[in-house]
Amino acid sequence: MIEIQILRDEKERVITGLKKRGFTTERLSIIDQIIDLDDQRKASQTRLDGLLSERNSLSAEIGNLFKSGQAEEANKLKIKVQDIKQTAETHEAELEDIKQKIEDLLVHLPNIPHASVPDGQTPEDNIIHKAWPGDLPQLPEGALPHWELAEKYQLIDFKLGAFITGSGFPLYRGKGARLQRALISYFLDHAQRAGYEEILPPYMVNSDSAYATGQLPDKEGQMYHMEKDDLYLIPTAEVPLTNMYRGQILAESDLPVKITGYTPCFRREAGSYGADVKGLNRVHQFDKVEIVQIAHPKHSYATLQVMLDHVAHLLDALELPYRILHLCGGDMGFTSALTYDFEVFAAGQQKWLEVSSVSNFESFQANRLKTRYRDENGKPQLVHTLNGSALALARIVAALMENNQTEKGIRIPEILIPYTGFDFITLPE
RNA sequence: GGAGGAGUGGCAGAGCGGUUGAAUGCACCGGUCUUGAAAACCGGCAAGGUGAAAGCCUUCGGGGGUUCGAAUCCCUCCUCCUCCGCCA
Repeated sequence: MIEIQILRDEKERVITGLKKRGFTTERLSIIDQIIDLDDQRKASQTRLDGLLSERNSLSAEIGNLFKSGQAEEANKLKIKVQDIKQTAETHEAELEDIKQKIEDLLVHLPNIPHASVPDGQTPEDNIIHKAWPGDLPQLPEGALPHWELAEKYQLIDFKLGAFITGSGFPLYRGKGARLQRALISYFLDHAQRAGYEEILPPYMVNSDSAYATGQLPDKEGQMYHMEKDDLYLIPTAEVPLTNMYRGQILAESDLPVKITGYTPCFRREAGSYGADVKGLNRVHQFDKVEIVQIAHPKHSYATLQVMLDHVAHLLDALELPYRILHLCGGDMGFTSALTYDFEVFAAGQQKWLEVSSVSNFESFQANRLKTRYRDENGKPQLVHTLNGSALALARIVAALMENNQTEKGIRIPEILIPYTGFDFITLPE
């Protein structure tokens, strides 16, 4: 949630930024609406405070009158206060109404894109921040996409997953399952070496948490919701990890906070069909290791770069060809100020697949979370939050299988062999 | 799931319905003393809103209610502890 103060102080930047997200002049009027309502809120608050102040002092007086035995005087005042109370109730209702209106508008206002964010509405408008410098893998005649390899090598049973649960819930087995576990372990180990604390969080969150990180109300339909308990299955570890610091005031010396966690991720992804959703390309449940940093506002963009390097290192180690995209305003997530996406090339289907998204949310999430640090004057200030996938498994597995298919079988990258315990996935007996 | 108890400032821990936003202790910050440190002593130390400031308002797990006035009474929800039940 954007700070109203930013709307007031940096209106020009806000307007420029929102235009990048495709805001029309008409939609931009929301800014003035909010400022106007906030002015009303202040005036209303002042009126109410005045009444409450009067009520409080008269109540104290009543107390004193009773103590000194002047019951008659006290009773007179009581009637007066009752009157004030009624007026105050009206004002309070008015104030609540204004606050609610502000909240409703503010909640639907996305983060202001960073100055470097390119204009544009669709993924085609994203800019290639870093292209793959080498050649793309050349596969031999008869190379297969991963969903066929998965069947051939008996690594993933999509049909069985669909039978047990539904489409988009893959069942990994044998070396396929082992490969998942190997990747998770490797990613976590690498994060730990980079100084992140490992967290194993709950996989369901309450609505307060989902609101705080911005999944609600914007992405309501994309999460699985347990109605009976009003809990949501997490779409990403970002939600529980970032919420660890909801409402906290950190010491400046605590920054940066660096945490990582493996979790399954659940996404309803309603309305997606066709070739894009084949095999592992888009599923309802996948595994991911997430890295999260809570940073000093002064350092958050340097931190973003470090996180980018972290992800790049993992992909280099896995020997996967990748490129980095600088997302345009229209393709960026609601809460993000700047996002880089990593895509790996899956040679079996000749497609770039998104495997990581690294973002700086600046104070947008922190404002909702009320996560702050104390500055040198002891004043609480909002932190900046950042996160990135490091990495999302399903599509990594898809690319690994496709790119590494050989006559001998599917080759396992060097770095993973200690984790898998095998260097090739061969045809089943 | 059933019975009982409890939720107060960073922590510990007071708080007859009426200057209690909250005693006290610890922690923390500043100062005095000291060559320096420790100890001792003095002072400061919750968040939010509004305001130039003084001040005023709100907040004692969340929500609602009673009252002129609620941390203190009532209702409800949540969380934690103890016991019983069930259970990987």
